[in-house]
Amino acid sequence: MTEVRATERSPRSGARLGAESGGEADTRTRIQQVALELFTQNGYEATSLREIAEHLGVTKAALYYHFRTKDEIIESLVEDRLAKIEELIAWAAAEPHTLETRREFLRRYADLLHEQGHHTLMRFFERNQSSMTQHKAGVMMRGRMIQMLDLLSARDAPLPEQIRCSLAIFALHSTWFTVRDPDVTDEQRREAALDVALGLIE
Amino acid sequence: MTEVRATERSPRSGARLGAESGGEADTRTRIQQVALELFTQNGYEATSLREIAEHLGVTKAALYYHFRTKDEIIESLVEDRLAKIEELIAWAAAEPHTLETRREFLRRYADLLHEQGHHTLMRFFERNQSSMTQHKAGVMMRGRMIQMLDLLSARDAPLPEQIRCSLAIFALHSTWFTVRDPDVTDEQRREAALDVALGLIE
DNA sequence: GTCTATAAAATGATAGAC
DNA sequence: GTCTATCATTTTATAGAC
Repeated sequence: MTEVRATERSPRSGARLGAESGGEADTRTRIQQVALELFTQNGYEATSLREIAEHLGVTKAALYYHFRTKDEIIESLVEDRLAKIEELIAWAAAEPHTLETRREFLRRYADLLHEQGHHTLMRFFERNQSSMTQHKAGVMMRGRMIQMLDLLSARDAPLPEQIRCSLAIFALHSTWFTVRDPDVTDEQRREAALDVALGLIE
Repeated sequence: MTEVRATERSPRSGARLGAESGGEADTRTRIQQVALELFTQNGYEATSLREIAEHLGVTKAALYYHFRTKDEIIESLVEDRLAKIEELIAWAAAEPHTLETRREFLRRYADLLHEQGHHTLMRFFERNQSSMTQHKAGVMMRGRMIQMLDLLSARDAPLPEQIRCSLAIFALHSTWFTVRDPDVTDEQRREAALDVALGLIE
């Protein structure tokens, strides 16, 4: 039973619409975008709220109107995405545990990753794993990743198989330093990564 | 041509012996060990020198006797390891560009990783990629990783092949969240990872 | 080689005006 | 919804005694 904050004094409510309306983003959404970009580029802890505010052309205080803490920026980004992942996990858990289910699971996860900014969010987590162990959002996300891994390979499966399954997920997330050719489109990378991932779970 | 500091006033010299003598480590080495552990666990930026000092039972000032800056701790860890990698790259570059060379390259890199703490160092880099883009050591290491990737696959190779080669290297580094079973030994993991990596470069 | 003490700057966060 | 001003804390780093 979680406490309900009835005395909310700002737009900081639980679930939010985000940037799905295609037009110019509101401040809250712009904060999320800029913050995620800077966090991914330079590191979560290394990026100060001052920096974020400067990039947006506002003051720190303005950020604090939209988010109570620095953590909450990440948490807000994770919230809805986490729900989507949980949905996908629930789907797979209810299906028969066949190879075809695992394949379809990867396909759906690949789709999920390319909705809105989920791909960039996972990239952020990959690049900030150490920081994220100390933050709720990171612990939550890691928990889901392990659940996903459990769906792909049993805990007593041969070690190489387990590694291949980890890599399958990682392949989808990562542009790691795969990105030597800057002309490759997101769509091409997505397709290639899914191809590799599917090959890894055979 | 790099500047030579002739007026060195402390043990901060270029190349050092490190922990290769099996006995109890000197302070400098203990700082390196503890720092790397905390950096990997909690994040580079999130780990303060105060924390490191406390874990060692000394004061911050003592750290500054051994390392001029926080950066220098990482740099000192990277120095000799970087040389080893460069050596390996030079070897591979001189060999004929065959599949067997690439295989042997991975085997040798896997060996390298399990000398001393190289494995833990790469784990640190994997988990702190974002922070490290802002630090010299990180930029250097990333450069070497890209060189390694160039040895494994041409820049105009099909995208899936490129991805598989990235994953091959990553598989060796990573215990990612592969580590669901805590009873698996390092040696087992190493062998399994090499197995997977070799399969990926076919 | 390690300590005490402290400087100088930056950071996350808040109060209150507009 | 954004601003100015400010606080409390922490951080990296240094000076100088022992």
